[in-house]
Amino acid sequence: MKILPASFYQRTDVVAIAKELLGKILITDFDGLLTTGRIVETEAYNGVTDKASHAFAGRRTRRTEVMFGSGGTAYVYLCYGLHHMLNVVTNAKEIPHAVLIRAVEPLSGIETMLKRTEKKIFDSSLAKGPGNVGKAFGIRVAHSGQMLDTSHIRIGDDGFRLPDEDVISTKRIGVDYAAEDALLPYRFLVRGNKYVSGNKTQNTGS
DNA sequence: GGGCGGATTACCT
DNA sequence: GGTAATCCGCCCA
Repeated sequence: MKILPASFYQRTDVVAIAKELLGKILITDFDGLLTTGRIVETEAYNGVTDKASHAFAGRRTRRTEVMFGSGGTAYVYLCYGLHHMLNVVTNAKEIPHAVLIRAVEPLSGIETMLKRTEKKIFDSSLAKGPGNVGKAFGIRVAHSGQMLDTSHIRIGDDGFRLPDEDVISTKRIGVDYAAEDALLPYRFLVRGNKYVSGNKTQNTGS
């Protein structure tokens, strides 16, 4: 497993990075508990010109400060007071681009994820949706600002290559307040993957 | 200092 | 389809 270097994140095209993150491996190892999974859904947030971004028009607060740091750090924020959402900061210092990790296909550490999410059985909902990704992987706002190549949160490349025709782009979820920017095709997902969000069917039995 | 709402989710009818 | 859970940031005073 090759861990993605900071240079992967410090490129200028956040939309391309969001697409390239599909198929990569999210790894956390908090308290000696290793959890890994394949990223199957992402969204790009294009900084100060993107009405859907927390950093739109240069809005800079303690919460969003890490987005203004160098690419390759984790930006974690609390949504609705209870969901810890994992983002990857991209581009150079002072350019607040980010990619939201919206869904992950669990690979290892399933038992740990079940404990963290208080679920009884492993089904496609385990790390489906950004709130569940944070919960299953044990990510909290306290981890915001950590480097992704050296900390307890990392993203790796196991050599898997997702064919281009298996990548679908759509408009982003839950950003209707962003007017015309809500229509931008900045959400990327793996075609036919059951761990992708926006699909209410879960465990259909057999 | 007060009020409002969100890059969500799960469970209700 | 509707709404509770739950808290921080932001806006306005």
